[in-house]
Amino acid sequence: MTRAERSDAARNRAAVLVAADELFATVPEPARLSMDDVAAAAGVGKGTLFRAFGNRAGLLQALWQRRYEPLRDAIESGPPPLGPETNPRQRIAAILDAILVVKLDNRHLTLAVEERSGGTSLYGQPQYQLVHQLLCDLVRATGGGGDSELLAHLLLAAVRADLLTHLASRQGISRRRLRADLASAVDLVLEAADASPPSD
Amino acid sequence: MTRAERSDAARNRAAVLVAADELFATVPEPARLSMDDVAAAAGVGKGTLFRAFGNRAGLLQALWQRRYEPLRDAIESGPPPLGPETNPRQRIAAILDAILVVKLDNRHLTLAVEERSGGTSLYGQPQYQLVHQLLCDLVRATGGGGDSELLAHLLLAAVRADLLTHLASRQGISRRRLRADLASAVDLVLEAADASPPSD
DNA sequence: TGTCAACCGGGCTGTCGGTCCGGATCGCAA
DNA sequence: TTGCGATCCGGACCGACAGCCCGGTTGACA
Repeated sequence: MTRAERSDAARNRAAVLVAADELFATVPEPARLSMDDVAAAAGVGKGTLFRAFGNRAGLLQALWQRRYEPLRDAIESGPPPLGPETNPRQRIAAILDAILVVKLDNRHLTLAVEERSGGTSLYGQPQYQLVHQLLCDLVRATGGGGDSELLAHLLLAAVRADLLTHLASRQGISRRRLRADLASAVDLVLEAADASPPSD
Repeated sequence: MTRAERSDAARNRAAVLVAADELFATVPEPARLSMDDVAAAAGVGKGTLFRAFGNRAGLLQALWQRRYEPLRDAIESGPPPLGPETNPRQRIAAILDAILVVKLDNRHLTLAVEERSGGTSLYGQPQYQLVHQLLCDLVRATGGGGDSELLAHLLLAAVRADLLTHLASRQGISRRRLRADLASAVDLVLEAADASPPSD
């Protein structure tokens, strides 16, 4: 039986989340942020840190979840243009744009989350599989041709953290320009899918 | 002044390349392949290994270069459909298809090469930037709308090692199916770009 | 064959993710 | 308030791994 979490454990967990958030926002190279650093910044022992989150990936997931949850809720049950009432074409565009913005706002964190390490891959994360499934359905609903699964992967590949970071930080492309270009690219893909119905 | 490489150094370098190639082909989890393993398999000391390739990334680059070179040559100066005489649309499709095949054939290696570690990113590699530049030009030559830079990134994102590995190894999608789906997706994107000329 | 620079090997170091366990703390009950 | 057991804390500890170092060796050339 799982007992209720003790109050000091909850307090420490919260402290870690706050401190880690702060660290990821300020540190220049997220890959070099060690668990010891996080523990020290949170004023907590390493044992506590690992008991609360299991491992590094667990901590990153927890941090990312906090950032992503509002967007997920808006997509699942919010008002247009993210919510389910929007027509598929516009909804896809709105979702990808929102993801772009969130990832840009949390560049370091998303970079670390999507980093492939050990046996984990971006494509194995439940978060990814959920949004991919949704995009699949939406793409199919636009009635276009092509394989909807691969198309959905393609659309999501456009907002991968390392690509965004390269374009924004390394190449200095502005957020406005990025959003506009993404929107036009998405539109282009969907327009084509729309214009070429299944061949049979 | 850089002196000529001594013969034993050249021999050892070759031995390492052979042994590492073999290891990457057989080992199940490429991320867990340590430099010590490579050195041991090549029958060479660790010092030799690091002197020859600088660091892990250098070794991976050298391995990947050997695999990628034939394709690069075929693209730069070979016969159609990869060579420069082909029309842009078909050439883009041919290039992406060839990349897909090479990456699938060297799954573990490409996975390790594209792995983000330290300050390196796929998008910072000269190999990537070269093929991206070429695709940019080709996309622009098709005369379609949209930002050619982002479009080229999108096309290349379709053949990223982790995505291919997920589709092929994790989901069990056949190579034939993968190639067909990629071809249709590429065609779809380019068709749309073709059909919607620049807005001004 | 002698000489010396280049090279070899593998032991060593620093770092980091993750574990362990003696001691402190919390929650509850009387 | 006090007693008690389960839960939690903290930081020392471990194993793995990238990369460095240096005494001994070997190839190149006269």
